[in-house]
Formats: sequence, C-alpha cells, structure tokens
Amino acid sequence: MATINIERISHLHEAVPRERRWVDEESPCKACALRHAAYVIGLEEEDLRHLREISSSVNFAPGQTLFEEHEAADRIFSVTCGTVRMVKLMPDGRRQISGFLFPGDFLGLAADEGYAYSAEAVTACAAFSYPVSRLHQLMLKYPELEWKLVAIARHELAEAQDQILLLGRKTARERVATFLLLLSQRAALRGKPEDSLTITMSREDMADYLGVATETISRTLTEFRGEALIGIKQAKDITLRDTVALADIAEGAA
Amino acid sequence: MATINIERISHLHEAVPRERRWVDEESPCKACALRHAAYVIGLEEEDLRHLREISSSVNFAPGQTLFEEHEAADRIFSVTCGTVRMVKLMPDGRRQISGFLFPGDFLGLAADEGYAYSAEAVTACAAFSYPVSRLHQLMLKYPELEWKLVAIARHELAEAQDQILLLGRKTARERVATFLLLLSQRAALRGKPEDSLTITMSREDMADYLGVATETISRTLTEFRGEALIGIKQAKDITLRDTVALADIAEGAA
DNA sequence: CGTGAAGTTGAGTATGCTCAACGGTGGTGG
DNA sequence: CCACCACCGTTGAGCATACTCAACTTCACG
Repeated sequence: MATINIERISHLHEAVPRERRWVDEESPCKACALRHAAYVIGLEEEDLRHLREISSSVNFAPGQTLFEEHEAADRIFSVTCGTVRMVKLMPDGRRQISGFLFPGDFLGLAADEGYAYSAEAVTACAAFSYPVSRLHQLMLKYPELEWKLVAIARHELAEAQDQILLLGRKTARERVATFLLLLSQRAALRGKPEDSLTITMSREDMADYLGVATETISRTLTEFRGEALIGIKQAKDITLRDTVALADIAEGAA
Repeated sequence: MATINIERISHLHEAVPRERRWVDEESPCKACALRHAAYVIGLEEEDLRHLREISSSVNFAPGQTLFEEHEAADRIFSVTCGTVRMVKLMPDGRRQISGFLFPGDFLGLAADEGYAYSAEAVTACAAFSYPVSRLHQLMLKYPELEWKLVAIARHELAEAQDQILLLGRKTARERVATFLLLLSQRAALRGKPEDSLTITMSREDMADYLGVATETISRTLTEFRGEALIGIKQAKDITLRDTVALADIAEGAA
C-alpha cells in the first residue's frame, strides 16, 4: 500500500499547509482506518481487506486539489479524515459547492467521461485512493462487494436529490437550518456531540453550497441566535439550542 | 415476461388515460425494445438478454404514478417510451422536479431506505421494471453487467451535479437556455430533429424543474423569441434558431 | 501588538415572485 | 360539426426576498 502525497497548490487565496491545522479535525489523522470510510453502507471486514489491497493513502493540506473537474475519472477516493468540498465553477467565476465530504464518504463517483466536479480539501485531510481499473477487476472477482458500491451510489444519488430540492425551492432560512442539521447528523455519525458543532468550512463555502450570498449566511445565523435557536460562541463554533424548531424550519413547516 | 399495468390515478387534476395520447410521443409504443433503454451506457445484446429475463413491462397513462417517494425501493425501471418526471414535494405543497426521463433512462436508482422521489408519467409512457432482489442475483452472476449499472449511476450522479449548479447559481435566463439545449440533446439522442422541439411537459413542470415560477418561464421564452433565439409556433412546439447564442447564455457567457 | 483575512452589519437595489386579468387551444357536449 | 368551456399559457403591475456594495469588527497569526 503505497503512500502518495500530492503537492498541488490550488487557489492563490488558499493557505499553504500549516501543521496546526493538520490535526484539528480528527485528532490524530494517523488513525485513518479504512473502517472509517465505510460505516455509511456497512462494508464488512472482508470487503475492507480486499479494498485495502488496491488502495493508496493520500494526504492533502487545506485548499489542495484532489482532482479537477473534467479530468479523467480514473480514481475513486474514500475520505478518512478532514473535510473535502466538491466544486463546480462557471466561466465568470460563480462557484457552486455540490457537497461536503467527511470521513466515511466516497468521492469521485460522479463522472461522465471526466469527473463532474473538482475536489478540494477544506481542512487538512486524508483519503484512500482506488484506481478505477483495479476496482473494476476487484469487482468482477467479488460481485457482492460491487453490489455495495451500487448501494453507495444509490445513497449519493438520494443526497443529490435532497440538495436539488433545497436549491430549487427552499428559502434562505430553510437552507441554513437544513445545513446546520446536516452537520449535526454527520457529527453524530462520527461519534461527536451533535448539538455542539465545529464548522470546518468558511461562510463563503457554506454560501456556495447553499446557493446564497455569504452575507445571507451571516444574517440568517444572527437571526437564529436572536430567536434562541442556536448559540454562536465563535463564528466556527455553533451550538444547536432548539433542534426541533430548526427541523420545522428546515422542512418549511415554520 | 409478465405484463403488469398499474392502474393508479395520481392527482385529481390529472387526466384519465386517453387513447389518443398513448401514442403521440413514440409512435407506436409497442416497439418498446429494451435496446431503447440502453443506448446511454452501451449495454450489449447479451446484457439485454439477461435483463429481459427478470423484467416486466409496464404502461402508464399521463399523470399516473410509477412509485411514491419513501416507498420501499424494490424496483428499478428503464423508460422505453414517453416522458417521466421525478418529483419531490414539501409539506406546504412546494414542488421540485429533479429530472425528466426519456426512453433509455433508468429510474429509481436514487434511494436510501425508500425512493428519493416520486415518479410520475408526464405523457403516456412505457417502462421495464426490474425487481431489485432479482437484479441483485443477476448481478452476482454477471459482474460485468453490474459494472455497467455502476456506470449508469455515475452518469446520473454527474447529471445531478449539473442540476445543482443550475439551481444554485444560474439566472432564470441561463436556466431556460440550459433546459432548451438539454431537450435538444435528448431529442437528438433519440434520432429526432434537434432544433425543432416538442415540449412534452407543461410550463408548470418546466418551472418546477428549473426552480422558478411558471410566469418566469413564459416571460423568458417570449424574451428569447424577441431576440430571435427561438421560434414559438405553439406553446409546446419550439424551434431553436440560434443554438450557439443559447449555449453562451446557458453557460453564463452572455 | 499589528496586520490582513474572515465575518458581520447596514443601506439601497434588482431579480424574479405574487396576484390578477386576459387570451388561446383543445376537448367535450349539444 | 360547431360552439362552449375549462385549463393552460401569457402579459402586466407591484412587491419581497435576497443580492450588491460598502463600512466596520473580530479573529487568527506573525
């Protein structure tokens, strides 16, 4: 199992690796068990062993690019540590983030000729990389494992549908509430407190994910604080105070 | 190969089957070759034979429901004829259409416990239905076929990403232009004229797909006509007059 | 403790929505 | 076969949500 460390600097405004930030998400990153990358769909110990044979481990500094949109989609990744964003850009610079990935998520499935989006490290992060060609061979050998890949894809498709509803029909308030609850659920999945959130991404990232302006994110969060729905200790450190009310808002019931 | 005709009436405002409309899309519907359902990803004759063994043929009248959101996702469909819409509803009635399906498209992959959306016939249409359990068995037997299912899912994910960009960041003009070009491409795939479109869905469906109001669809189309980008013989009969300009608008370059 | 990036707040505005009236088309019944 | 009616689509006027532009504040890092 080789270890590759891709050293590409992505955007000018992005910081260069800083040792401090390498560990502040999933303290110590070295505990990158592939198991992490699997809880979503319930891969068995046996599946993991097979996958491990063809995987390489890769690390990325904040802002680094895992792969670019349209690049040949010859690798699939599973995130083991940190936060990754999937980014689509328009010629004039408008940016849409189609999703954030946390430990346990698969990355790079969406493709059609090339990748459907660029993938960038939000925090320092680590991932396993699987060459698609070897994955294909493996799948032919273990069709039961392949069926699990189908299940992962089905799950991801369902998530994309939710995002489409959010972007097509929800108000700014509903979008932000939905997002906070999403972060909460994902934190819970990783065994972290579900009502004390550490926001790993910037307001700009949140805005580009929710299809609004950064100012709208700020205003809405302030609004929620005013309604005692959340507490904001610091910008990146938010407490959920009334999850039920937030859920009502998220689904448009309030 | 059994033939099931599900006779569920979906919404009150939807018409009951009418013989005339059963045939006006893909004259004659009886020519429902599974091959139709396969050009996207290039299934081989052999794959089709295997799939045919476990499929049943189903027909739907305009407005009928193929399946409901949250229902157990135990069937996957391939559309052979007509137009199908994927619908998500919010409690207060807001509606988002996450996509339209044409002959050759697969349906029902997006699921997580249950289906991620309801599927409804826009026009009269026909489909093949594959029980997931039997599909699973088949896949274990023919892993090469299963890999093609993964490819279909990857393609669908890429499409969902495009829709996310559209809904998150594009203006109304850009959305409508993108949609017209999408219809054009899909028509071309089916061997139909690519600049003389037959719009099979209502303005309301278009609006709910593009995340705008129906009035905005009307206004934008009128605008495009005024700019000589399109011709509108009748509401459902649109000619593309300047595909290049439309493409520029669609990607935000104009 | 200074500096620059990130986040918040405010004021004014624009895009697209809502509400409403009008027009056309197709299907149905006389 | 024609006429009516209902529904779908179009157009218009006013308005609201969220954006843009700009100033100010806070925080992280050196």
